[in-house]
Amino acid sequence: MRVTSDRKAETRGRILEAAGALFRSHGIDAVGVDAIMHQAGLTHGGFYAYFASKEALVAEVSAASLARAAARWERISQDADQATALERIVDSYLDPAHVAAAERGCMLTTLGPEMARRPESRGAITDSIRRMTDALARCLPGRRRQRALAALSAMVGAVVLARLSDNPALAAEFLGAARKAAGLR
Amino acid sequence: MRVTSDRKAETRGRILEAAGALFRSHGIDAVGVDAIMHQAGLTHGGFYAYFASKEALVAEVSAASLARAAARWERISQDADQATALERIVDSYLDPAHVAAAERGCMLTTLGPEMARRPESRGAITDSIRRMTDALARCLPGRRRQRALAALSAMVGAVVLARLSDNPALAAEFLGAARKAAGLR
DNA sequence: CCGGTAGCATGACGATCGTCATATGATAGT
DNA sequence: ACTATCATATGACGATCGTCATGCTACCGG
Repeated sequence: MRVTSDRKAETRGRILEAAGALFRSHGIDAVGVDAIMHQAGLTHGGFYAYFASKEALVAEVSAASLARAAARWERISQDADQATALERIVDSYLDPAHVAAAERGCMLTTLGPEMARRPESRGAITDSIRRMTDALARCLPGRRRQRALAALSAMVGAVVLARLSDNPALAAEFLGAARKAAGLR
Repeated sequence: MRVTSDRKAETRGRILEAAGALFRSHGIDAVGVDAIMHQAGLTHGGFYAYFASKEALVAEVSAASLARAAARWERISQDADQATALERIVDSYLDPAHVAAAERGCMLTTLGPEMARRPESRGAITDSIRRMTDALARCLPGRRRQRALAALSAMVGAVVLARLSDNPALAAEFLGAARKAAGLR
């Protein structure tokens, strides 16, 4: 039973990963259960052996993805000194590669408004947002908390606006301006 | 023919308005053509006398709504002096009432990521974003353009994060931090 | 080697989607 | 007053959605 249980947990992880990528690429409502299962290498019917509903999957995917991002920022903010930690977090977020690879990008920028409309998910999401702002604050001088909230806002907004911009130069300008606003020169 | 043509244009406007509110409330893919027509006081079949497809409606709704927002910012930035114009634009955007009334809110915050996935809409959207940043820049001192890009990023991000926050106090903190980042004290 | 169970596949259900062909009804010009 | 036309309604189409009942297959414990 040990082996089979591991197998099931691994398959479950594949479904979560597939759903995360597809949701970020096309939006939550644009992706059906069959597309998710197919991307995970399975067929659609078995889905309900793993999740009670599509909504339950959505809640778990968003919570897990944001918790992972929060953990990464916490780790960076504790391992490195303030200046380099800030640089690593902000620069990887405001990287044109992040803008281009939405399917692996931060869910705040790919699914933020969609998640805001789903009340069941918002508790866990708020928790991760708190952890991210706290990690950012640890990297900042002065009025840390206010600066951290402003920095996260600018980072999320800049990535959204960069993805909306038809013109690559304008997109790069948003990223650069947010970088400066987050405390980097 | 004059009167009937006016009537048709007015009905068309009602459809656009209904679609705008429903898209912002529930997301583009979550709203069907029949829900839009019903909200406009009509039945679903007549839709295709006004728009070639749902996608065409989406493109027109997003372009029109953002163009109207851009025009409002331009008007404010020209009518008032720098300081009060900035205050009027930023404070109305970072108002808790804006966060609460998503169905009438700025589409950058309600549909930003969803519009970014629809290539047909992005040209007109980029144009409105340019007009908004230019209007903001007119209200700012110093390195105007960079400050305007950072301010718009922070404003969009703060409203998204405030809508995601389960806790009203945290939501208010995001709005306040972005207000400060936009140059208000 | 055998039986049972866990993991997944097959196939079907009602509902809803975007789209369109066609019918109805009111209005406007003659 | 008649009729042509335009704005909207009705109803249907194939496709796809989320969900579930059921069937197959392969591995595990004995």
